[in-house]
Amino acid sequence: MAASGNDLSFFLKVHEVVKLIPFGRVTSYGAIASYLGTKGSARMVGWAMNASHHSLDSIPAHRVVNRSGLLTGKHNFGGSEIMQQLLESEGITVIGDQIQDFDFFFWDPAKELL
DNA sequence: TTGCTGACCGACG
DNA sequence: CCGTCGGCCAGCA
Repeated sequence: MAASGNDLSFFLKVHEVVKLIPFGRVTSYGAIASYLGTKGSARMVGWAMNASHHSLDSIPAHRVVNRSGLLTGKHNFGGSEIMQQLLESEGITVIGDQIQDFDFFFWDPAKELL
């Protein structure tokens, strides 16, 4: 109890992890879900991203993509190519909504955060 | 209160 | 290789 103080709701947990994503890195919904211990509920991670707009904090949702490195949520980001431009702004190459060298830019919370 | 939808993932044929 | 289906949980009409 209280040791880690993770009484946060699923949404907040996702927000915390996403905010921990370093600059120029990306992760996947399933990776976050697995890190939270709710593997299989990757949908909820994406749903939490939708709620990120409701959050007062700035959630770098553009660093979260699907397992294929595809910008599935770009339309929900509030624009058409905003998400892609943000990723390219961080040094990530995106072609056709697909991140190049996704394996190189991939950031796994379960491994990086231990 | 019930039911549908959703920024996904993995398995099966 | 590609198409299809089920599962997961939470918000909303």
